[in-house]
Amino acid sequence: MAFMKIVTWNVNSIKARLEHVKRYLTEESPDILMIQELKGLEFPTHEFDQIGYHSHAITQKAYNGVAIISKHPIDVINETLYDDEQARYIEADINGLRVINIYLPNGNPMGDKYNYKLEWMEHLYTRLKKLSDNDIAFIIGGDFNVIPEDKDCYNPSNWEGDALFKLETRKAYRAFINLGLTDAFRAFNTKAGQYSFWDYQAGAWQKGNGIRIDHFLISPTISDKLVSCTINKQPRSWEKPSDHTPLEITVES
DNA sequence: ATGTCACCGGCTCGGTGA
Repeated sequence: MAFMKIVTWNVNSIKARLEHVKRYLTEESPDILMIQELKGLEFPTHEFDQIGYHSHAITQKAYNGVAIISKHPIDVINETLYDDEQARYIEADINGLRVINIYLPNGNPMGDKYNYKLEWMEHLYTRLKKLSDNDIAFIIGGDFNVIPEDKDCYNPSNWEGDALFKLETRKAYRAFINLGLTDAFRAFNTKAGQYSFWDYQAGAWQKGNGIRIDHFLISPTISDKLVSCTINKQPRSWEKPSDHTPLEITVES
C-alpha cells in the first residue's frame, strides 16, 4: 500500500526561512509541502530542484504568497480564487489528487480588512461547493486564520472580537465543514490545547499559549483514506523559527 | 519586559502587517 505525506506550514518569509524549509524537506521527506506567507516576489525554485522537489509559487511584493513544493509533478489548475489582487491561493493536481493551498486573510482590524476576509471566505465556499457538486475530491490545507472552537485557543476570552475567532468567522468556517469536509486534525485528536501557532511576543511559545489556525479539510471520499494527522512542533523550537509549525497528514494513495 | 519578527523605502529607523 502506498501513502502520501502532505504538509501545510506558514513559514513567515521564505527568504528568512529557506534553511528551515530545506531542513524540513530533508528530515521529513513529505510528498507535498504547502507553504504560506512567502513575503516577497523572489522564490528559490532552484534550491528545491537541487534536492529533488518540483515547486510552484504565487508571489507578491512584501506580503502574502503561497507555494507548493512536491516530489511529484505539479499540474496547476488555478493561481487565484477570484480576481483577487493578493497572492493567497493555488490549486493543482498532483499524483491524481486535487490539492488547494490557501493563505486566508487575517481580517484584523475590523472594517475593510475584516470585510475582505469574509468576502474571501464566501468566494472559497463557492469554489469548494462547485468542486463538491462536480464530484472532484480535494484536500485543502493552509493558514485559515480561523480558530474553530474555544478549545483551539489558550484563553477564549482573550480572543473575543478578534477576526480569527468572531462568531461570523467561525460560522463561515463551519459552512466549509458542512459541505461534508473533515477537519483532519479533529478526526484523530479531540483534546484541547493543540496548537499550530504561537505568537512571537510575551513568551507565548514558552508558556504554551497558542492557537490552532492551520488546517486540512478533506473531501468525503478521501477522508476514508486518511490515516493520520499530527502537529509537528519541532520546527517551532528551532533557531529563528516561524511563528507557525507544520501540520502533517498521511493519506493512502 | 507595555515584552516579536519581517517586509519596504531608501536607510541603520518608522510605518505596516501579522
